[in-house]
Amino acid sequence: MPSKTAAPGSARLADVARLAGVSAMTVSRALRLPGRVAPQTRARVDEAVRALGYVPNLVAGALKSQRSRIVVAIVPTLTSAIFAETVDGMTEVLRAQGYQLLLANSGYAPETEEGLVTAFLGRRPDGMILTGTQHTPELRAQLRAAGIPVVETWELAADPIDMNVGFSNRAAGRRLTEALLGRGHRRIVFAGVDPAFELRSRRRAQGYRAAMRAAGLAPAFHRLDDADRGLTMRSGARAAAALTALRPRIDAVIFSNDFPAFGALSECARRAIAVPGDLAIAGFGDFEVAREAHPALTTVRVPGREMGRRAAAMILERIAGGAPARRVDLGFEVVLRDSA
Amino acid sequence: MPSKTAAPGSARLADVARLAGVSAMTVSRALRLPGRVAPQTRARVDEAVRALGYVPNLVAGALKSQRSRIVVAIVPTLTSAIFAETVDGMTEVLRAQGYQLLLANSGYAPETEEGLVTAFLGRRPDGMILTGTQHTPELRAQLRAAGIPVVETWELAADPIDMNVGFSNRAAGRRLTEALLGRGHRRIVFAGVDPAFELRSRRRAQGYRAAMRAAGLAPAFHRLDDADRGLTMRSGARAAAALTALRPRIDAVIFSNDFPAFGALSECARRAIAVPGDLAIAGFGDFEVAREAHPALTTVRVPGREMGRRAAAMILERIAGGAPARRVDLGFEVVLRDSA
DNA sequence: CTGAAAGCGCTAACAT
DNA sequence: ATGTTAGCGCTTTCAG
Repeated sequence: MPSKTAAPGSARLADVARLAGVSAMTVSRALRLPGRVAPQTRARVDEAVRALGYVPNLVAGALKSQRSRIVVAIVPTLTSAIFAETVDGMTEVLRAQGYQLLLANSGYAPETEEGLVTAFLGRRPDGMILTGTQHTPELRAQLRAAGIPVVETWELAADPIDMNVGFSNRAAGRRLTEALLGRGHRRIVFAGVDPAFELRSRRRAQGYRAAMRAAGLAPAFHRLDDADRGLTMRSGARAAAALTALRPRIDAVIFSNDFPAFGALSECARRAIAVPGDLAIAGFGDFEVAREAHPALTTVRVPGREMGRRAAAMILERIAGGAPARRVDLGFEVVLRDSA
Repeated sequence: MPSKTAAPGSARLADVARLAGVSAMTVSRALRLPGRVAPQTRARVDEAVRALGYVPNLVAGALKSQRSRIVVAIVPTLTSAIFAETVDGMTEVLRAQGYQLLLANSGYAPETEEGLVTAFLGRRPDGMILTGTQHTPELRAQLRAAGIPVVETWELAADPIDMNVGFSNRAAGRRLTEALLGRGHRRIVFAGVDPAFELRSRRRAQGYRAAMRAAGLAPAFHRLDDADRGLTMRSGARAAAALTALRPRIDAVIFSNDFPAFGALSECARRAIAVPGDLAIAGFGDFEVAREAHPALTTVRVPGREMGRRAAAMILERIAGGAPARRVDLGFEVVLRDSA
């Protein structure tokens, strides 16, 4: 039961100015640059703001100043934990500077991504963060024309639109494969989705192939079903059902992601197939399920949160007039556990 | 290598109008209400738009029309899959109507949530979607003053700020407990975080207590460690380590969430404790890991995506002048599987 | 340290 | 079906 308050959320700068007995400009300054206003004035303004429940209209501010304090981020999916840490890292950095994140997911479709970029550009964001390097030419053109800082993440870009922070998926695939080879596995299969869909997964597959070739072994691929781009546990369980029948012609499977790898682990448990004794399994991502599964999953730890933080920081640095590195390689780490 | 294009992203409505030989207003109409413009005119406008690479400035449009086409959503966390489907459901509905979602996570802290609401209100969103019913009085006051449609989700609200779509966490806890009782378990423990932190989890615990009392049994609680509000698999594994030592004084554990429940499952596997033979385990949420774990988790399926869809639809309906139901109960479903 | 004037780019309202 | 006028609420100048 609020007492007689002012009209609902309707106070404007001028109203605050009137009540505080100063000009609108002084109120604006008191709010944004408190250092440039006399302490007494500031106090009067603050009180008027409180009395009126004034909430600055950022829309008007953005229009005039041509700075929206919005950064757009587009990730392939929100429903998988994969990019959640990255997004979290971004908000962490942006929020600290008064910026807000406008977020959307592309469903792994470059055309959808393009549509989102078009729609979001209308909000005149101060920066844009994309996932991967696989974008339509129209998107690249639009973004370059917009002239705002852009960061591509989760991959190393040969020809970045603007800036880039990521790691080498190819090297990660290679090093993980080498690690399995080092543990004595020889008949290793790589299980991923249709490479046409997912460039990052394909890069890992290429690394796998290179490692196998270097060891004088024949690479072999198994395609995960495409439901949710093969990122489901279910797809991994199905793959395991098919692949275990091929033993002993195969002795290890590298999945392009921890989630299908976990599904495979479960399927093996159901079939009483020993992991890694009968079949070794590795994943990618080092999500919590990889650590907590039994047996724990051998996988690759990826700098998810740090990529988000850095991407946001690079955008902010550019907005502030700086010249951050155009390309940052954050690396990865092969994590050997019990499953392979 | 783009050919001689216009200045970067700088075209305004007036430029398009000039090129198309019409007034700015006609361009505005051609873009937003194509039906109210002659087909020929529309074609000329479309061509001018393309030629100039014109992207409408939504900031200016929002300032003038007092409609931002932005809806704000605040969820407790992004890094857990729990709310991802809900967010996905929202974007699905909003995007279809040209609305965009401004998203943030509160980290389960009402004070953080309040700060976010304050910050976001400056964008003059057309609606706001919150998680839960546990908000600071200041937040409630601000939102009521703002006069925009608000939906609280994931719970049934006794006194909603405005609108509400959810399900009864209490009933869900009770029905799940009854199901375990029906399967012959008697010494059932409820494992959740400090109830002061998480109202939804507390409600489930209350339902559990009611079911136990009704069966003439003594309720017993185990507190999960508070890392990430006890939503981690790790916290469940630790709980299992402690609780298994108490057998046979306990024969089943209900976790407030599938993730700790899964962690407990893994811990039991490590200790060669049979589930459900030696200890039954149940979770909450019906996330993919519940279906794919071995043994598969008994849990409660919750209408995550549908809550998101409905919340968004209710906001849009109100914006359009309609009067949607103020309170929608979407129910839940106990899913009996192998773990309990 | 404070203020006055001007206008960001668009659309509501009212013509025609 | 199209055009004119005015102004959304703020901040960027430029003065004092």
